[in-house]
Amino acid sequence: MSQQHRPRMEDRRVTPGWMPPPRPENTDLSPTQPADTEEADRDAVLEVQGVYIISVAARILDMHPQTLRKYERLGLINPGRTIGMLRLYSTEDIRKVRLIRYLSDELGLNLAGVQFALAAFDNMSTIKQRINGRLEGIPAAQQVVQEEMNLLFDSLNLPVGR
Amino acid sequence: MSQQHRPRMEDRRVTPGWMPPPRPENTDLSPTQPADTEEADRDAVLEVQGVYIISVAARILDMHPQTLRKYERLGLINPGRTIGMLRLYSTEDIRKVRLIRYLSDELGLNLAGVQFALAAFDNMSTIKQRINGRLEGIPAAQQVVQEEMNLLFDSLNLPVGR
DNA sequence: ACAAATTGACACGACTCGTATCAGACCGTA
DNA sequence: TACGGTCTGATACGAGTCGTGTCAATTTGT
Repeated sequence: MSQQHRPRMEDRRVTPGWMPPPRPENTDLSPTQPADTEEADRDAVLEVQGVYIISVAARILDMHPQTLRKYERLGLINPGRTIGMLRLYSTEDIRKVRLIRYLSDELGLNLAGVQFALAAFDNMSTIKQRINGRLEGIPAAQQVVQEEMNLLFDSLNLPVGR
Repeated sequence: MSQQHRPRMEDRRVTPGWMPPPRPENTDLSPTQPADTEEADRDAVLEVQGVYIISVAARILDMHPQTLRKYERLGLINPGRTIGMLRLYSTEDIRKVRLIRYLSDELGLNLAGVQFALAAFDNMSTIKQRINGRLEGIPAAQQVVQEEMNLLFDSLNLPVGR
């Protein structure tokens, strides 16, 4: 009966207005910084310690390069770039794509759902850390919150650590 | 390249094994009862104080009855029944359908995503209350957690209170 | 008794998503 | 400079999803 046209996934570009749940810039799910980002690219084919160009990343993931480009266009991933414009996928990017694939293939979410889920994870991580910070002087409370928040992450039965 | 068939939404029945995130029974998201919109429709048809049969519920929601039945078959809602088998939609059920419709129409989630999101809300509510219980003796910590968890709910920008 | 509900099946149009291909431009290396 | 790979942007396809609609046969509520 009521059948309106809502912003479907295919219509959403990264650029203009709407970005449903305002996800923080921090896009990776493990705030433990492994000191990555690209540095020396000394190699025949661009690929140094966990930084891959799209063809290599696609081969590693056994996915089509176009799929990776589509994910990026939709704002699901944000690989680095060379001084030119070649995409550079870090191991974190690879991991994130695997999470996306899990949400899509295993749980059956569409990409809008993936977007929502990723934002929820980020927000949960952020709040967990905020609470931890504000409970600095009360280690007993910190302990409780850590335990319960970990339960919360577990309840989403994801294939990710944390 | 890798294109397997995963349990898509249409294949999932409520009965057998899988139910991805084990959602608690508690299905409502806003325990604050705001004495909802619709009033008493003293009518010839079955309908007593906020309990409607499917045709009335469908009319209230401006949705097709088949859609409501499909939602139930997929485990998204769980309306009561008469001693016969007629579905009875409470105002809570109505509210939940509105949430489902928001997630679907406004955010673009498919029903698998809706299922995931509803489970996430429930788990967040549960953990919030568990933490609150375990922090019984530390009201300062309780306060912090309440504030931050409310922030977390807000971050999902839902049309529901809390 | 009768209207309206039930389940189950099937089908439709519009949309989604991964994949694929094309063109023309640019990048990285030899 | 030449050449292979990547870039952007567009278009297209098959298979799947989702809301809606209809049908038949049965059961429920007044």
